[in-house]
Amino acid sequence: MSLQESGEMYLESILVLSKRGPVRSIDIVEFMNYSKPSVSRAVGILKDGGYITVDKNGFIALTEIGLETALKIYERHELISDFLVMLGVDKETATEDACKLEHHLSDKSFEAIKKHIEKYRNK
Amino acid sequence: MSLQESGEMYLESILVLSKRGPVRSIDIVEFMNYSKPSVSRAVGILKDGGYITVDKNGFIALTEIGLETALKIYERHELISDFLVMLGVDKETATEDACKLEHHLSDKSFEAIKKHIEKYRNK
DNA sequence: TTTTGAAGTTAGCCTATGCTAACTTGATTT
DNA sequence: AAATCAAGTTAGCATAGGCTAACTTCAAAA
Repeated sequence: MSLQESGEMYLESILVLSKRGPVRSIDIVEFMNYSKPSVSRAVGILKDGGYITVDKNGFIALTEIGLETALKIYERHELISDFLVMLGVDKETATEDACKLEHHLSDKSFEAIKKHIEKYRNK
Repeated sequence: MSLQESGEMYLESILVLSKRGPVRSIDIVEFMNYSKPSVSRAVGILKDGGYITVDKNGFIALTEIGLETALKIYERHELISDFLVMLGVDKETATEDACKLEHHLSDKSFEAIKKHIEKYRNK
């Protein structure tokens, strides 16, 4: 099972939320501003796909592969957002763009931009 | 009527094809590797949306707004692709990434990257 | 104990966008 | 004239992923 963009968004949200405390479906509902049924279905899909676990009390945890995926997207988000801000784009626009772009950047391009930022910073 | 990503792809394809010669639905079918019904429907939607015209012989032309949209996406494609190649990404990956990213770049970020490339080139 | 309220699920609607199968239409070929 | 062929359309299937309405469940409050 390979994840769609929306699946990646859910995992990333779960990652962010889990830094604050325990995560339940209702937290995702509030964070993503989606309806309960939408989140309920997505959580089921992610659970079936092995990306998260849900305990008997409804608490959600990322599995190894889920965390890996979430981190990958999160890193891309940060990289793109930082890069755009570095180029003078306002924080809000940079974040908005990063939210979309993060799902479409190959590993190769990600690494290339990372190196570029480092070089550019020390210049 | 605001265009989805797929609509933008169709317009971009029509732009590219129209540089070679007259464009009919069947040309889009071959270029995009989509089925005839998919293209037929998309062409209808773009026509209804005022992005293209289709004459009685089936020849397709971009309207002013259609051309504008197509050019916008095309420019983004070129910019992103060039930028990634500049950073050492291979042409194929750069093109693939650009095809996805081009739909999600705000005007602000586009301009910022453009300026950055110019500065970086003359350095 | 009964009621209420929060969390989650089920059923099913809607849109976008790919597809195949099968049809129409008009031109070309035999 | 009849057959063929290419282009396009129609009908309808499938998936993804939003949504609302309405239900279940269980714990806490009254």
